[in-house]
Amino acid sequence: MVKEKRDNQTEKAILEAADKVFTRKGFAAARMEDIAKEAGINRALLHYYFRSKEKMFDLIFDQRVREFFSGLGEIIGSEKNLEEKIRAIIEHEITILIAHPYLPIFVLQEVNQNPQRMLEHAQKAGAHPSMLLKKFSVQVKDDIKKQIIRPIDPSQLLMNIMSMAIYPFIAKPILKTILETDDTGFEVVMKRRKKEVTEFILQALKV
Amino acid sequence: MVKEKRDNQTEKAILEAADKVFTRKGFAAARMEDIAKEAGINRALLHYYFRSKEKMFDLIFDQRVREFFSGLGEIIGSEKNLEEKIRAIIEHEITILIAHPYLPIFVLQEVNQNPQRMLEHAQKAGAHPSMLLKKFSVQVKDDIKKQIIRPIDPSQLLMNIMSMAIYPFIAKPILKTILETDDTGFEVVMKRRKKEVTEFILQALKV
DNA sequence: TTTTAGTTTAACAAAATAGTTAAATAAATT
DNA sequence: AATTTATTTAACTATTTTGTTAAACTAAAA
Repeated sequence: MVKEKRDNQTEKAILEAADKVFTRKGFAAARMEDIAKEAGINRALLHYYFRSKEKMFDLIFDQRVREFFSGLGEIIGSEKNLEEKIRAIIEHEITILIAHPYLPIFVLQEVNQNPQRMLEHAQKAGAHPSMLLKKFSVQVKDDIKKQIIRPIDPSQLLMNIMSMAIYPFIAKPILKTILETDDTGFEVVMKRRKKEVTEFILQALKV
Repeated sequence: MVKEKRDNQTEKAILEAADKVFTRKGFAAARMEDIAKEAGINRALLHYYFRSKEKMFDLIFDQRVREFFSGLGEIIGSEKNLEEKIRAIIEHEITILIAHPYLPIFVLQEVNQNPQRMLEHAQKAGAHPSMLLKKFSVQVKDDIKKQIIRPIDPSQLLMNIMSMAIYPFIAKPILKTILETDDTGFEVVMKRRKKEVTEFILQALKV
């Protein structure tokens, strides 16, 4: 009650700054001083709002993990047919990653650092990651039997879809060099990529 | 002269330990104490052999970057036809990454941290990353004109190939959960993946 | 105007980490 | 056996970073 009297724009500014610094540098390389500077305040005020670096990081990390996996469960769980789902996943993933290019490298680096935390997070959210694949597999095998698509291992297909959507954002600095382009040029390539990858996958699945 | 008298097994042990710790934790989270423990020695001896953390890291990082890009240039520069090159790239990449699963997340995390260093490294090695794509593009466009493959943007194709080979190793902890498997099971899936991905790509390129 | 919450300043404490050094010890070389 | 080299121990310094605190100040709310 006491806290919400005035506007909470500073708290927002801090969280935004923490997000920026953590997602760009990762937990270990991120400095509280960086976050304070980014938020336009000082270190003392950081600790006034959030007790510790770990506390702040947990907040940010949970948000980012949710965002990283957002949508995927809904799409796979929906009533769409396989082609529609593939289109939706690619569209959804690349759209999110254009808006948050640092998301995958951040989440995956920290998950590699501490795989345990992932599991706890998934359990807490009541999500069973393996259910995703099971649901997807049923539909794929069904379509194979109906000869809508050629025979393929469903988990390999899912890996292919996610790989092509996500990897370019992880390799962004390398790709910018190879493609001889800048941030805006890279974004253009990624927008084109939605259609290119979708076509590529559907073509690869033809009987 | 003085140094090479005795065997240099300690130096090797240190470099191996440094490689393990740096590639698993990244520069910022790696501790000299961790490296010493891993090498079975103490911190003092680390500094006796290698002056500083930065010095050690530079040695390791340069090796790992070379390994990460190894082969790709030779394969693309070779006289193989496109299908053979695709087969060779997938085979080569996945084989390397099965042996060094931490390689991509390490290199890409550090490159994202400091893209400048990449450029310097490439220049020093006399490698022009964009030449890779140019060479590849010529061959792809040629095959499109000859109707050996369907029309496709060469850079998008190259991204697809690299994505599907590399990404699963970056997302390994997540995939282990989704696939409900352990390290050896994951390796089995990755071995199968060589053929799966190659077929997937060739199928996607059919006219 | 008085009070209260938000913020800054600046100094400090505590912990972690990198790096150094001298002395002792172990082990290999001559 | 004598010498050199490798290694450990342990204490220490320097630096970086996180976290705390008290006091002063600012600006909004009552």
